[in-house]
Amino acid sequence: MTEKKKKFYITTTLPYVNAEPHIGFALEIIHADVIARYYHQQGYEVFFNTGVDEHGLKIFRKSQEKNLKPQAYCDIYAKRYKNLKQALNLSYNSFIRTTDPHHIKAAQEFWRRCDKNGDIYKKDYKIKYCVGCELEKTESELVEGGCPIHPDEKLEIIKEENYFFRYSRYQDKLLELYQKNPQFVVPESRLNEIEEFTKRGLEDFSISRLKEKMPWGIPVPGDDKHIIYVWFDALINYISCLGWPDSLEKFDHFWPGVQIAGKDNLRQQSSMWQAMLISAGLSISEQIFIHGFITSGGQKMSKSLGNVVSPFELVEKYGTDTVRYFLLREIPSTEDGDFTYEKFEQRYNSDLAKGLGNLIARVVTLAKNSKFEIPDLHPPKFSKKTWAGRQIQNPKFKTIINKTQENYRKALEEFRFNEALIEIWDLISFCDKYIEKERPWEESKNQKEVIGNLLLVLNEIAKLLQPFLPETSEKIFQQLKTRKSKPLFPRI
RNA sequence: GCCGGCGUAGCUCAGCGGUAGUAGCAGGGUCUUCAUAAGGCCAAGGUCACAGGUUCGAGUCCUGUCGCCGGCACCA
Repeated sequence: MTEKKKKFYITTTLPYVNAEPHIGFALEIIHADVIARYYHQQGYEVFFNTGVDEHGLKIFRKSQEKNLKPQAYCDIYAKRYKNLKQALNLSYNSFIRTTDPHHIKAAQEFWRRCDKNGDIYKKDYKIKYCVGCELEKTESELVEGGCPIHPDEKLEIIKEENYFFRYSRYQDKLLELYQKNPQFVVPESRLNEIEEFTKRGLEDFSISRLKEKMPWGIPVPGDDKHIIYVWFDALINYISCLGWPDSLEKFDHFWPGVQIAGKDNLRQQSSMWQAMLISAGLSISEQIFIHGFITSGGQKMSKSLGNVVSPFELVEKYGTDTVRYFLLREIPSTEDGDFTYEKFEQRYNSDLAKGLGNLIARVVTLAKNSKFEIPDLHPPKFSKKTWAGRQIQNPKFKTIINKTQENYRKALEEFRFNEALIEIWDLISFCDKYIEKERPWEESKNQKEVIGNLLLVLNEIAKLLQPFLPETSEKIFQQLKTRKSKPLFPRI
Protein backbone atom coordinates (compact mmCIF):
# COMPACT_ATOMS: atom_id res chain seq x y z
CA MET A 1 0.00 0.00 0.00
CA THR A 2 2.94 2.34 0.22
CA GLU A 3 3.47 4.77 -2.63
CA LYS A 4 6.85 3.54 -3.75
CA LYS A 5 5.90 -0.09 -4.31
CA LYS A 6 3.59 0.78 -7.18
CA LYS A 7 1.96 -2.60 -7.25
CA PHE A 8 -1.18 -3.75 -5.59
CA TYR A 9 -2.79 -7.13 -5.07
CA ILE A 10 -6.34 -7.64 -3.92
CA THR A 11 -8.46 -10.76 -3.71
CA THR A 12 -11.97 -11.70 -2.69
CA THR A 13 -12.72 -14.94 -0.90
CA LEU A 14 -13.83 -17.74 -3.17
CA PRO A 15 -17.55 -18.37 -2.96
CA TYR A 16 -18.56 -21.98 -2.48
CA VAL A 17 -20.46 -23.15 -5.54
CA ASN A 18 -23.33 -24.89 -3.78
CA ALA A 19 -25.75 -22.06 -4.58
CA GLU A 20 -26.47 -19.25 -7.01
CA PRO A 21 -24.40 -16.05 -6.72
CA HIS A 22 -25.63 -14.10 -3.75
CA ILE A 23 -26.00 -10.35 -3.38
CA GLY A 24 -23.64 -10.57 -0.40
CA PHE A 25 -20.89 -11.85 -2.60
CA ALA A 26 -21.74 -9.15 -5.13
CA LEU A 27 -21.05 -6.63 -2.37
CA GLU A 28 -17.68 -8.19 -1.62
CA ILE A 29 -16.51 -8.32 -5.18
CA ILE A 30 -17.73 -4.78 -5.89
CA HIS A 31 -15.75 -3.56 -2.89
CA ALA A 32 -12.70 -5.29 -4.29
CA ASP A 33 -13.38 -3.88 -7.73
CA VAL A 34 -13.57 -0.30 -6.48
CA ILE A 35 -10.27 -0.66 -4.65
CA ALA A 36 -8.67 -2.34 -7.65
CA ARG A 37 -9.87 0.36 -10.04
CA TYR A 38 -8.77 3.08 -7.66
CA TYR A 39 -5.21 1.78 -7.43
CA HIS A 40 -5.17 1.20 -11.15
CA GLN A 41 -6.19 4.80 -11.69
CA GLN A 42 -3.43 5.89 -9.33
CA GLY A 43 -0.93 4.22 -11.62
CA TYR A 44 -0.38 1.02 -9.69
CA GLU A 45 0.09 -2.31 -11.34
CA VAL A 46 -2.91 -4.22 -10.04
CA PHE A 47 -3.55 -7.92 -9.66
CA PHE A 48 -7.17 -8.64 -8.81
CA ASN A 49 -8.17 -12.21 -8.04
CA THR A 50 -11.46 -13.96 -7.51
CA GLY A 51 -12.78 -17.41 -8.36
CA VAL A 52 -14.73 -20.33 -6.96
CA ASP A 53 -14.24 -22.94 -4.26
CA GLU A 54 -15.30 -26.29 -5.62
CA HIS A 55 -14.31 -29.15 -3.33
CA GLY A 56 -15.93 -30.62 -0.27
CA LEU A 57 -18.81 -32.65 0.98
CA LYS A 58 -21.62 -30.24 0.27
CA ILE A 59 -20.72 -29.96 -3.37
CA PHE A 60 -20.23 -33.68 -3.64
CA ARG A 61 -23.75 -34.19 -2.31
CA LYS A 62 -25.27 -31.47 -4.48
CA SER A 63 -23.77 -32.99 -7.58
CA GLN A 64 -25.17 -36.39 -6.63
CA GLU A 65 -28.60 -34.86 -6.10
CA LYS A 66 -28.46 -33.51 -9.62
CA ASN A 67 -27.07 -36.70 -11.08
CA LEU A 68 -23.94 -34.99 -12.23
CA LYS A 69 -20.30 -35.73 -11.82
CA PRO A 70 -18.84 -33.26 -9.32
CA GLN A 71 -16.68 -31.65 -11.96
CA ALA A 72 -19.63 -31.23 -14.32
CA TYR A 73 -21.67 -29.69 -11.53
CA CYS A 74 -18.83 -27.29 -10.72
CA ASP A 75 -18.44 -26.31 -14.35
CA ILE A 76 -22.04 -25.17 -14.45
CA TYR A 77 -21.70 -23.06 -11.33
CA ALA A 78 -18.30 -21.66 -12.14
CA LYS A 79 -19.92 -20.22 -15.22
CA ARG A 80 -22.70 -18.59 -13.22
CA TYR A 81 -20.09 -16.89 -11.07
CA LYS A 82 -18.11 -15.85 -14.10
CA ASN A 83 -21.25 -14.15 -15.39
CA LEU A 84 -20.96 -11.67 -12.55
CA LYS A 85 -18.03 -10.09 -14.32
CA GLN A 86 -20.15 -8.64 -17.05
CA ALA A 87 -23.24 -8.06 -14.94
CA LEU A 88 -21.36 -6.03 -12.34
CA ASN A 89 -18.66 -4.65 -14.66
CA LEU A 90 -15.78 -6.14 -12.71
CA SER A 91 -12.14 -5.58 -13.55
CA TYR A 92 -10.56 -8.71 -12.11
CA ASN A 93 -7.79 -10.30 -14.14
CA SER A 94 -7.66 -13.66 -12.39
CA PHE A 95 -10.44 -16.19 -11.88
CA ILE A 96 -9.20 -19.26 -10.09
CA ARG A 97 -11.02 -22.52 -9.63
CA THR A 98 -9.83 -24.81 -6.87
CA THR A 99 -10.15 -27.68 -9.36
CA ASP A 100 -7.56 -26.05 -11.62
CA PRO A 101 -4.63 -28.46 -12.01
CA HIS A 102 -2.21 -25.76 -11.02
CA HIS A 103 -4.08 -25.03 -7.82
CA ILE A 104 -4.17 -28.71 -6.94
CA LYS A 105 -0.42 -28.92 -7.30
CA ALA A 106 0.02 -25.78 -5.23
CA ALA A 107 -2.18 -27.07 -2.41
CA GLN A 108 -0.16 -30.27 -2.27
CA GLU A 109 3.11 -28.40 -2.23
CA PHE A 110 1.83 -26.14 0.52
CA TRP A 111 0.89 -29.22 2.51
CA ARG A 112 4.36 -30.64 2.07
CA ARG A 113 5.94 -27.44 3.35
CA CYS A 114 3.80 -27.36 6.46
CA ASP A 115 4.55 -31.03 6.97
CA LYS A 116 8.26 -30.45 6.56
CA ASN A 117 8.04 -27.79 9.20
CA GLY A 118 6.56 -30.35 11.59
CA ASP A 119 3.10 -28.85 11.67
CA ILE A 120 1.08 -31.77 10.33
CA TYR A 121 0.36 -34.91 12.32
CA LYS A 122 -2.27 -37.66 12.57
CA LYS A 123 -4.79 -37.85 15.35
CA ASP A 124 -8.24 -39.24 16.02
CA TYR A 125 -10.91 -36.76 15.09
CA LYS A 126 -14.15 -37.16 17.01
CA ILE A 127 -17.16 -36.54 14.86
CA LYS A 128 -20.63 -36.02 16.27
CA TYR A 129 -22.99 -37.88 14.00
CA CYS A 130 -26.78 -37.69 13.87
CA VAL A 131 -28.28 -40.96 12.67
CA GLY A 132 -31.55 -39.22 11.83
CA CYS A 133 -29.89 -36.81 9.43
CA GLU A 134 -27.15 -39.23 8.49
CA LEU A 135 -24.84 -36.26 8.81
CA GLU A 136 -21.96 -34.97 10.85
CA LYS A 137 -22.90 -32.20 13.23
CA THR A 138 -20.67 -29.41 14.39
CA GLU A 139 -20.81 -27.85 17.83
CA SER A 140 -22.35 -24.66 16.51
CA GLU A 141 -25.17 -26.57 14.82
CA LEU A 142 -26.30 -28.26 18.01
CA VAL A 143 -29.21 -27.08 20.11
CA GLU A 144 -28.98 -28.07 23.78
CA GLY A 145 -26.36 -30.62 22.91
CA GLY A 146 -28.52 -32.39 20.35
CA CYS A 147 -29.47 -32.26 16.70
CA PRO A 148 -32.04 -29.49 16.17
CA ILE A 149 -33.93 -31.61 13.64
CA HIS A 150 -33.84 -34.84 15.63
CA PRO A 151 -33.67 -33.80 19.29
CA ASP A 152 -34.71 -37.27 20.45
CA GLU A 153 -31.97 -39.10 18.62
CA LYS A 154 -28.76 -39.46 20.53
CA LEU A 155 -25.66 -38.23 18.76
CA GLU A 156 -23.11 -40.90 17.99
CA ILE A 157 -19.44 -40.16 18.41
CA ILE A 158 -17.42 -41.52 15.53
CA LYS A 159 -13.67 -41.55 15.63
CA GLU A 160 -11.81 -41.00 12.43
CA GLU A 161 -8.12 -40.66 11.90
CA ASN A 162 -7.34 -37.29 10.33
CA TYR A 163 -4.36 -35.12 9.73
CA PHE A 164 -4.18 -32.11 11.96
CA PHE A 165 -2.46 -28.78 11.62
CA ARG A 166 -0.48 -27.49 14.61
CA TYR A 167 -2.43 -24.27 14.94
CA SER A 168 -1.73 -24.10 18.68
CA ARG A 169 1.90 -23.45 17.89
CA TYR A 170 1.07 -20.07 16.37
CA GLN A 171 -0.85 -18.41 19.16
CA ASP A 172 2.01 -16.14 20.21
CA LYS A 173 3.01 -15.24 16.70
CA LEU A 174 -0.54 -14.33 15.78
CA LEU A 175 -1.03 -12.24 18.88
CA GLU A 176 2.18 -10.44 18.15
CA LEU A 177 0.98 -9.78 14.62
CA TYR A 178 -2.29 -8.23 15.81
CA GLN A 179 -0.59 -6.15 18.46
CA LYS A 180 2.22 -4.92 16.25
CA ASN A 181 0.02 -4.19 13.29
CA PRO A 182 -3.31 -2.76 14.40
CA GLN A 183 -4.27 -2.11 10.78
CA PHE A 184 -3.89 -5.78 9.89
CA VAL A 185 -7.60 -6.41 10.23
CA VAL A 186 -10.07 -3.66 9.35
CA PRO A 187 -12.30 -2.64 11.07
CA GLU A 188 -10.77 -2.50 14.51
CA SER A 189 -13.70 -4.28 16.12
CA ARG A 190 -12.90 -7.37 14.06
CA LEU A 191 -9.24 -7.18 15.04
CA ASN A 192 -10.31 -7.13 18.68
CA GLU A 193 -12.57 -10.06 18.07
CA ILE A 194 -9.86 -12.22 16.57
CA GLU A 195 -7.36 -11.12 19.17
CA GLU A 196 -9.69 -12.14 22.00
CA PHE A 197 -10.32 -15.43 20.27
CA THR A 198 -6.60 -16.05 19.99
CA LYS A 199 -6.00 -15.21 23.63
CA ARG A 200 -8.39 -17.94 24.69
CA GLY A 201 -6.05 -20.48 23.16
CA LEU A 202 -5.87 -22.21 19.81
CA GLU A 203 -6.64 -25.85 19.17
CA ASP A 204 -5.11 -27.76 16.33
CA PHE A 205 -7.61 -28.32 13.58
CA SER A 206 -8.16 -31.21 11.22
CA ILE A 207 -7.14 -30.70 7.64
CA SER A 208 -8.03 -33.96 5.95
CA ARG A 209 -10.97 -36.27 5.43
CA LEU A 210 -11.17 -39.95 4.62
CA LYS A 211 -11.31 -40.50 0.90
CA GLU A 212 -13.56 -43.53 1.16
CA LYS A 213 -16.25 -41.39 2.72
CA MET A 214 -15.87 -38.41 0.46
CA PRO A 215 -13.60 -38.53 -2.53
CA TRP A 216 -14.19 -35.02 -3.91
CA GLY A 217 -11.03 -33.18 -3.02
CA ILE A 218 -7.29 -32.92 -3.42
CA PRO A 219 -5.32 -36.03 -2.44
CA VAL A 220 -3.06 -35.67 0.56
CA PRO A 221 0.53 -36.02 -0.68
CA GLY A 222 1.83 -39.44 0.21
CA ASP A 223 -1.40 -40.81 1.63
CA ASP A 224 -4.02 -42.19 -0.73
CA LYS A 225 -6.55 -42.67 2.00
CA HIS A 226 -7.01 -38.98 2.69
CA ILE A 227 -8.03 -35.89 0.85
CA ILE A 228 -7.25 -32.35 1.95
CA TYR A 229 -10.10 -30.77 3.87
CA VAL A 230 -11.80 -28.22 1.68
CA TRP A 231 -10.83 -24.96 3.24
CA PHE A 232 -7.21 -25.84 3.83
CA ASP A 233 -7.16 -26.26 0.08
CA ALA A 234 -9.30 -23.21 -0.67
CA LEU A 235 -7.23 -20.67 1.25
CA ILE A 236 -4.17 -21.52 -0.79
CA ASN A 237 -5.81 -20.02 -3.86
CA TYR A 238 -4.62 -16.58 -2.81
CA ILE A 239 -1.11 -17.56 -3.73
CA SER A 240 -1.67 -20.31 -6.29
CA CYS A 241 -3.41 -17.72 -8.45
CA LEU A 242 -0.10 -15.87 -8.57
CA GLY A 243 1.67 -18.89 -9.96
CA TRP A 244 3.09 -20.14 -6.69
CA PRO A 245 5.07 -22.39 -6.38
CA ASP A 246 6.02 -23.16 -9.99
CA SER A 247 6.60 -19.71 -11.28
CA LEU A 248 7.54 -17.18 -8.65
CA GLU A 249 7.80 -14.09 -10.79
CA LYS A 250 4.27 -12.83 -10.19
CA PHE A 251 4.19 -14.18 -6.67
CA ASP A 252 7.35 -12.36 -5.66
CA HIS A 253 6.07 -9.21 -7.28
CA PHE A 254 2.54 -9.07 -5.86
CA TRP A 255 2.45 -11.04 -2.65
CA PRO A 256 1.47 -10.13 0.04
CA GLY A 257 -1.94 -8.74 -0.79
CA VAL A 258 -5.13 -7.34 0.60
CA GLN A 259 -7.94 -9.79 1.22
CA ILE A 260 -11.61 -8.93 1.43
CA ALA A 261 -13.94 -11.26 3.28
CA GLY A 262 -17.27 -11.41 5.06
CA LYS A 263 -17.55 -11.42 8.81
CA ASP A 264 -18.19 -15.16 8.80
CA ASN A 265 -14.69 -15.57 7.44
CA LEU A 266 -12.77 -13.58 9.98
CA ARG A 267 -11.10 -16.54 11.62
CA GLN A 268 -10.13 -18.37 8.47
CA GLN A 269 -8.65 -15.32 6.80
CA SER A 270 -7.04 -13.40 9.60
CA SER A 271 -5.90 -16.26 11.76
CA MET A 272 -5.83 -19.78 10.31
CA TRP A 273 -4.55 -18.73 6.92
CA GLN A 274 -1.90 -16.57 8.52
CA ALA A 275 -0.70 -19.47 10.65
CA MET A 276 -0.60 -21.64 7.55
CA LEU A 277 1.48 -19.05 5.72
CA ILE A 278 3.98 -18.79 8.54
CA SER A 279 4.20 -22.56 8.68
CA ALA A 280 4.90 -22.79 4.96
CA GLY A 281 7.61 -20.17 5.33
CA LEU A 282 5.77 -17.48 3.39
CA SER A 283 4.91 -13.86 4.14
CA ILE A 284 1.64 -13.20 5.85
CA SER A 285 -1.08 -11.22 4.09
CA GLU A 286 -0.86 -7.46 3.81
CA GLN A 287 -4.25 -6.70 5.27
CA ILE A 288 -7.67 -8.25 5.80
CA PHE A 289 -10.80 -6.20 5.28
CA ILE A 290 -13.96 -7.64 6.83
CA HIS A 291 -17.34 -6.52 5.53
CA GLY A 292 -20.83 -7.10 6.95
CA PHE A 293 -23.88 -8.86 5.60
CA ILE A 294 -26.86 -7.63 3.67
CA THR A 295 -30.25 -8.21 5.19
CA SER A 296 -33.47 -8.12 3.23
CA GLY A 297 -36.08 -5.96 4.87
CA GLY A 298 -34.27 -6.36 8.18
CA GLN A 299 -34.15 -10.15 8.02
CA LYS A 300 -31.56 -12.62 7.00
CA MET A 301 -31.95 -13.61 3.38
CA SER A 302 -33.16 -17.14 3.06
CA LYS A 303 -34.97 -19.27 0.54
CA SER A 304 -37.61 -20.24 3.05
CA LEU A 305 -38.47 -16.61 3.75
CA GLY A 306 -38.51 -15.94 0.03
CA ASN A 307 -36.57 -12.71 0.44
CA VAL A 308 -33.41 -13.59 -1.44
CA VAL A 309 -32.23 -10.85 -3.77
CA SER A 310 -30.45 -11.90 -6.93
CA PRO A 311 -27.72 -9.60 -8.20
CA PHE A 312 -28.57 -10.58 -11.77
CA GLU A 313 -32.20 -9.60 -11.43
CA LEU A 314 -31.31 -6.26 -9.90
CA VAL A 315 -28.86 -5.47 -12.65
CA GLU A 316 -31.33 -6.41 -15.31
CA LYS A 317 -33.98 -4.20 -13.82
CA TYR A 318 -31.95 -1.16 -12.79
CA GLY A 319 -28.56 -1.36 -14.47
CA THR A 320 -25.07 -2.18 -13.29
CA ASP A 321 -23.99 1.19 -11.94
CA THR A 322 -27.22 1.65 -10.02
CA VAL A 323 -26.63 -1.64 -8.21
CA ARG A 324 -23.01 -0.75 -7.57
CA TYR A 325 -24.02 2.65 -6.27
CA PHE A 326 -26.65 1.33 -3.90
CA LEU A 327 -24.40 -1.30 -2.38
CA LEU A 328 -21.50 1.09 -1.96
CA ARG A 329 -23.50 4.02 -0.67
CA GLU A 330 -26.27 2.50 1.40
CA ILE A 331 -24.52 -0.47 3.02
CA PRO A 332 -21.92 0.74 5.54
CA SER A 333 -18.83 -1.16 4.50
CA THR A 334 -18.02 -2.73 7.85
CA GLU A 335 -21.52 -3.21 9.21
CA ASP A 336 -24.59 -5.09 8.15
CA GLY A 337 -26.87 -3.15 5.85
CA ASP A 338 -30.40 -3.57 4.69
CA PHE A 339 -31.81 -3.99 1.22
CA THR A 340 -35.36 -3.11 0.27
CA TYR A 341 -36.68 -2.08 -3.12
CA GLU A 342 -38.04 1.05 -1.50
CA LYS A 343 -34.62 2.11 -0.22
CA PHE A 344 -33.08 1.14 -3.49
CA GLU A 345 -35.42 3.30 -5.56
CA GLN A 346 -35.20 6.18 -3.14
CA ARG A 347 -31.42 6.23 -3.44
CA TYR A 348 -31.72 6.01 -7.17
CA ASN A 349 -34.08 8.94 -7.48
CA SER A 350 -32.53 11.27 -4.94
CA ASP A 351 -28.84 10.63 -5.60
CA LEU A 352 -28.52 9.38 -9.16
CA ALA A 353 -31.45 10.90 -11.04
CA LYS A 354 -31.99 14.19 -9.21
CA GLY A 355 -28.45 14.60 -7.93
CA LEU A 356 -25.77 13.48 -10.32
CA GLY A 357 -27.86 12.95 -13.47
CA ASN A 358 -29.64 16.27 -13.28
CA LEU A 359 -26.46 18.22 -12.63
CA ILE A 360 -24.75 16.72 -15.65
CA ALA A 361 -27.79 17.48 -17.82
CA ARG A 362 -28.04 21.09 -16.75
CA VAL A 363 -24.36 21.85 -17.18
CA VAL A 364 -24.11 20.09 -20.53
CA THR A 365 -27.06 22.11 -21.79
CA LEU A 366 -25.64 25.34 -20.42
CA ALA A 367 -22.41 24.62 -22.23
CA LYS A 368 -24.22 23.78 -25.45
CA ASN A 369 -26.35 26.94 -25.34
CA SER A 370 -23.44 29.16 -24.49
CA LYS A 371 -22.29 31.41 -27.30
CA PHE A 372 -18.74 31.30 -26.07
CA GLU A 373 -16.03 28.98 -27.15
CA ILE A 374 -15.17 26.91 -24.16
CA PRO A 375 -11.76 25.26 -24.21
CA ASP A 376 -11.49 21.51 -24.39
CA LEU A 377 -11.07 19.58 -21.21
CA HIS A 378 -8.02 17.72 -20.29
CA PRO A 379 -8.25 14.04 -21.10
CA PRO A 380 -9.67 11.93 -18.29
CA LYS A 381 -6.32 10.41 -17.53
CA PHE A 382 -5.03 10.58 -14.04
CA SER A 383 -2.19 12.93 -13.40
CA LYS A 384 -1.09 13.30 -9.86
CA LYS A 385 -0.54 16.99 -9.63
CA THR A 386 -3.19 18.42 -11.86
CA TRP A 387 -6.60 17.25 -10.77
CA ALA A 388 -8.62 20.36 -11.23
CA GLY A 389 -6.67 22.45 -8.80
CA ARG A 390 -4.32 23.85 -11.35
CA GLN A 391 -6.83 24.58 -14.04
CA ILE A 392 -9.61 26.19 -12.09
CA GLN A 393 -9.04 29.82 -11.23
CA ASN A 394 -11.87 30.23 -8.76
CA PRO A 395 -10.35 29.90 -5.27
CA LYS A 396 -13.54 28.54 -3.73
CA PHE A 397 -13.53 25.71 -6.23
CA LYS A 398 -9.89 25.01 -5.61
CA THR A 399 -10.45 24.72 -1.90
CA ILE A 400 -13.43 22.46 -2.09
CA ILE A 401 -11.91 20.22 -4.74
CA ASN A 402 -8.75 19.80 -2.73
CA LYS A 403 -10.77 18.98 0.34
CA THR A 404 -12.86 16.48 -1.58
CA GLN A 405 -9.84 14.73 -3.04
CA GLU A 406 -8.13 14.45 0.28
CA ASN A 407 -11.14 13.06 2.14
CA TYR A 408 -12.01 10.81 -0.77
CA ARG A 409 -8.57 9.26 -0.88
CA LYS A 410 -8.45 8.76 2.84
CA ALA A 411 -11.90 7.19 2.93
CA LEU A 412 -11.08 4.82 0.09
CA GLU A 413 -7.77 3.72 1.51
CA GLU A 414 -9.62 2.82 4.69
CA PHE A 415 -12.43 1.01 2.85
CA ARG A 416 -15.06 3.59 3.79
CA PHE A 417 -16.76 3.54 0.43
CA ASN A 418 -19.93 5.30 1.51
CA GLU A 419 -17.94 8.20 2.90
CA ALA A 420 -15.95 8.58 -0.29
CA LEU A 421 -19.22 8.80 -2.19
CA ILE A 422 -20.61 11.35 0.25
CA GLU A 423 -17.60 13.52 -0.54
CA ILE A 424 -18.41 13.40 -4.24
CA TRP A 425 -22.04 14.21 -3.60
CA ASP A 426 -21.03 17.20 -1.49
CA LEU A 427 -19.23 18.48 -4.54
CA ILE A 428 -22.32 17.89 -6.67
CA SER A 429 -24.37 19.88 -4.21
CA PHE A 430 -21.78 22.64 -4.25
CA CYS A 431 -22.16 22.87 -8.04
CA ASP A 432 -25.93 23.18 -7.82
CA LYS A 433 -25.57 26.07 -5.39
CA TYR A 434 -22.93 27.71 -7.55
CA ILE A 435 -25.19 27.54 -10.61
CA GLU A 436 -28.08 29.04 -8.67
CA LYS A 437 -25.90 31.88 -7.47
CA GLU A 438 -24.18 32.69 -10.74
CA ARG A 439 -27.20 32.18 -13.02
CA PRO A 440 -25.06 31.26 -16.05
CA TRP A 441 -28.10 30.95 -18.34
CA GLU A 442 -28.19 34.76 -18.36
CA GLU A 443 -25.64 36.62 -20.42
CA SER A 444 -23.05 38.27 -18.26
CA LYS A 445 -19.38 39.02 -18.37
CA ASN A 446 -18.41 36.06 -16.23
CA GLN A 447 -20.75 33.58 -17.93
CA LYS A 448 -17.92 31.97 -19.81
CA GLU A 449 -15.82 31.52 -16.71
CA VAL A 450 -18.70 30.06 -14.72
CA ILE A 451 -19.54 27.45 -17.34
CA GLY A 452 -15.88 26.70 -17.83
CA ASN A 453 -15.44 26.13 -14.11
CA LEU A 454 -18.44 23.86 -14.01
CA LEU A 455 -17.18 21.75 -16.88
CA LEU A 456 -13.85 21.32 -15.17
CA VAL A 457 -15.42 20.32 -11.89
CA LEU A 458 -17.68 17.81 -13.59
CA ASN A 459 -14.64 16.41 -15.27
CA GLU A 460 -13.14 15.92 -11.82
CA ILE A 461 -16.34 14.38 -10.54
CA ALA A 462 -16.24 11.88 -13.39
CA LYS A 463 -12.68 10.97 -12.43
CA LEU A 464 -13.63 10.50 -8.81
CA LEU A 465 -16.59 8.35 -9.83
CA GLN A 466 -14.55 6.15 -12.11
CA PRO A 467 -13.70 3.41 -9.56
CA PHE A 468 -17.29 3.34 -8.31
CA LEU A 469 -19.38 3.81 -11.44
CA PRO A 470 -17.06 3.13 -14.38
CA GLU A 471 -19.72 3.16 -17.06
CA THR A 472 -21.37 6.35 -15.82
CA SER A 473 -17.99 8.01 -15.49
CA GLU A 474 -17.28 7.26 -19.13
CA LYS A 475 -20.69 8.59 -20.19
CA ILE A 476 -20.02 11.82 -18.35
CA PHE A 477 -16.70 12.29 -20.11
CA GLN A 478 -18.47 11.75 -23.40
CA GLN A 479 -21.25 14.21 -22.68
CA LEU A 480 -18.83 16.87 -21.51
CA LYS A 481 -16.87 16.40 -24.67
CA THR A 482 -19.73 16.25 -27.17
CA ARG A 483 -22.05 18.65 -25.29
CA LYS A 484 -24.92 16.32 -26.08
CA SER A 485 -27.18 15.75 -23.14
CA LYS A 486 -28.84 12.42 -22.57
CA PRO A 487 -30.30 11.44 -19.18
CA LEU A 488 -27.87 9.23 -17.29
CA PHE A 489 -30.44 7.97 -14.82
CA PRO A 490 -34.06 8.59 -15.88
CA ARG A 491 -36.25 9.15 -12.90
CA ILE A 492 -38.31 6.15 -11.78
C1' G B 1 -22.95 -18.15 31.20
C1' C B 2 -18.40 -15.28 29.58
C1' C B 3 -16.50 -11.22 26.37
C1' G B 4 -17.53 -7.02 23.11
C1' G B 5 -20.68 -3.34 20.70
C1' C B 6 -24.97 -0.36 20.08
C1' G B 7 -29.52 2.62 21.80
C1' U B 8 -29.09 10.95 19.42
C1' A B 9 -34.93 14.35 14.95
C1' G B 10 -40.23 10.08 11.03
C1' C B 11 -35.77 7.19 8.63
C1' U B 12 -30.12 6.75 8.18
C1' C B 13 -26.30 8.52 10.97
C1' A B 14 -22.11 12.58 12.87
C1' G B 15 -20.59 14.21 17.50
C1' C B 16 -17.47 11.01 22.54
C1' G B 17 -16.13 16.75 28.64
C1' G B 18 -17.98 22.97 27.37
C1' U B 19 -25.10 26.02 25.04
C1' A B 20 -27.03 19.04 20.25
C1' G B 21 -25.37 18.64 13.75
C1' U B 22 -24.56 24.95 8.08
C1' A B 23 -26.07 16.90 8.76
C1' G B 24 -28.46 13.65 4.55
C1' C B 25 -33.29 11.48 3.13
C1' A B 26 -38.67 11.97 3.77
C1' G B 27 -42.50 15.82 5.03
C1' G B 28 -43.86 21.72 5.09
C1' G B 29 -43.31 26.87 3.02
C1' U B 30 -41.03 29.91 -0.65
C1' C B 31 -37.83 31.61 -4.93
C1' U B 32 -36.12 30.28 -9.66
C1' U B 33 -36.11 28.02 -14.86
C1' C B 34 -30.07 26.14 -17.47
C1' A B 35 -31.83 20.95 -15.98
C1' U B 36 -34.57 14.38 -15.54
C1' A B 37 -41.76 18.67 -12.30
C1' A B 38 -34.89 18.83 -11.44
C1' G B 39 -32.25 23.06 -8.28
C1' G B 40 -31.71 27.18 -4.42
C1' C B 41 -33.41 29.37 0.11
C1' C B 42 -36.24 29.27 4.81
C1' A B 43 -38.75 27.15 8.77
C1' A B 44 -40.15 23.01 11.59
C1' G B 45 -38.60 18.57 13.86
C1' G B 46 -34.42 15.89 19.75
C1' U B 47 -36.43 15.35 28.04
C1' C B 48 -29.18 12.55 23.15
C1' A B 49 -32.93 4.44 26.08
C1' C B 50 -33.79 4.80 31.65
C1' A B 51 -31.84 5.69 36.82
C1' G B 52 -27.96 7.19 39.82
C1' G B 53 -22.76 9.10 40.32
C1' U B 54 -17.99 12.03 39.17
C1' U B 55 -17.41 17.24 37.55
C1' C B 56 -17.96 24.31 37.79
C1' G B 57 -20.12 21.70 33.47
C1' A B 58 -22.03 14.92 30.61
C1' G B 59 -25.11 12.11 24.38
C1' U B 60 -19.78 12.71 25.70
C1' C B 61 -16.50 9.65 31.78
C1' C B 62 -18.18 5.82 35.90
C1' U B 63 -22.02 2.36 37.99
C1' G B 64 -26.64 -0.04 37.54
C1' U B 65 -31.32 -1.26 34.75
C1' C B 66 -33.92 -2.24 30.23
C1' G B 67 -33.82 -3.24 24.94
C1' C B 68 -31.21 -4.78 20.43
C1' C B 69 -26.86 -7.02 18.02
C1' G B 70 -22.17 -9.68 17.44
C1' G B 71 -18.17 -13.34 19.12
C1' C B 72 -17.21 -17.76 22.23
C1' A B 73 -13.48 -23.61 16.68
C1' C B 74 -13.95 -27.07 11.90
C1' C B 75 -20.26 -22.64 9.09
C1' A B 76 -16.93 -22.55 2.42
